[in-house]
Amino acid sequence: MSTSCYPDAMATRWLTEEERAAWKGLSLMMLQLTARLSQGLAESGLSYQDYMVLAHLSDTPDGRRRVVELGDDLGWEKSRASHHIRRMVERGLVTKEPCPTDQRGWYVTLTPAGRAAAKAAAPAHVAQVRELFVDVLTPTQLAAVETVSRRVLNQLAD
Amino acid sequence: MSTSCYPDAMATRWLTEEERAAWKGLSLMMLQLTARLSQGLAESGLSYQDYMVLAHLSDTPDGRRRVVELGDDLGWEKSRASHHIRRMVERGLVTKEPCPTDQRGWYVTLTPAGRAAAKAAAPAHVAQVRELFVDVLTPTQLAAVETVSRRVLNQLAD
DNA sequence: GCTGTCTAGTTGATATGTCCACCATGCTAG
DNA sequence: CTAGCATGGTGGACATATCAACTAGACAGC
Repeated sequence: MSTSCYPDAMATRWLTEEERAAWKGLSLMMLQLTARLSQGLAESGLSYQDYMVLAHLSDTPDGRRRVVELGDDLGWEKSRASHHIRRMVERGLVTKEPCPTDQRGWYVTLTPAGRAAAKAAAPAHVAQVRELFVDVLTPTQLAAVETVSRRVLNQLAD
Repeated sequence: MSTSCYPDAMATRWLTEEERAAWKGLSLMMLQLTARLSQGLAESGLSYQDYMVLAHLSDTPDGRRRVVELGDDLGWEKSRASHHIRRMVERGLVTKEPCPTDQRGWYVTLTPAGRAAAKAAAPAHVAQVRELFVDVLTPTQLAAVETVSRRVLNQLAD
C-alpha cells in the first residue's frame, strides 16, 4: 500500500517516511494516552468522557451549557451528546433544565454530586496528564503541539 | 477545577494555560481528525479500524501477524482485537490460520478481497491525511510531532 | 513426569458510539 | 400569517468497545 504506481489518472502522492512516522506516531500516542487516562479515571468511577463533560461544565462561567454546545466542545455529534448526557443524568452527575429563551433546548448543569466527582478525580487525572505528557516535553515542544493542533483544527473547519 | 488550593497533603500542580492549551488542542484535534477520516473511509465501506488493520497487514513483510501483535501495534487490548478480527473474518477481509509453532496462536492474513479493499481505499485516505494534516504543517512541525509522540510513547512504556 | 504460573485467544454481558428517522420549535421570506 | 427550511434534541436499531471470567497450550522448576 505504501508501494507504488497506480494506474489512475490522479497519481496518489503517498506519504514520505517522515510524514508517515509523524502521523503514525501521533495516532498511536493518542490511542495509548487516552487508554491510560481512562484507566486512571476509572479508579474515580468516571469514564474519560464523563470527566471531559464535568470538566467542561465546571470551566464554564455560569456552569451550564446546552447539549449541542457541549457536543461541539468535545467533538461529538449531537446524538452522542444526547445519549451520553442522558446516562449522566441517570447517574446523578448532571441535570437538564429547560432553556427559557429556546423552547427546544436544555441547559446541562452540574449537580453537587457531579461537582464533587470532578473535584475528587481532578488531582490524579492532572497528575497523570503531567506525568505522561506535559512533563515529558519541553515548553517549546508544548508550544509546537499547540500550534499544530490549531492549524489542523483550522483546516478542519472548512 | 482549574481553580486553586486543595487541602490535600500533596498540592496538585495544575496545568498552566500553555500546558492546558496544548493538551486540549491535541485531544480535540485527534477527535475531529479521526472522525473526519472515518467518514472518508466509510465511502470505501471500511471503518477507520478496519483500515488500520488492513494497512498494518499489508505493511508487514510476510503479510501476517498474530492477533495480539496486531492489537499491540494498534493500541488495542486483546479482547478488542479478537472481536474485531472475528468481524473482519466474517466479512471476508482477513483470515486466520493456525500458528504452527504455537498451538494457541493464530496468524491473521489478508484475503484477496481485503487487499483489494485496502488498495481501493488508500488513495482517498492518504489524500485526506495530506489535506487535513501533513500538508498543513511545515517539515519542522512534522518532525516535532514525531519527536513528541516518540517521547510520550516512551514514557508510556514504563 | 507433575505442578503452578504465564500467555494467546475466546466468549458473553454490558456500556458506549453511530446512523438515521423523527418531532417540535425557531427563523426567514414572501 | 404561513410555508418552507434550519436547528436542538430524542429514540431505537445496530455496531463497536470494555470488562471479567474462562480454556487451552507454553514454559519453568522440581
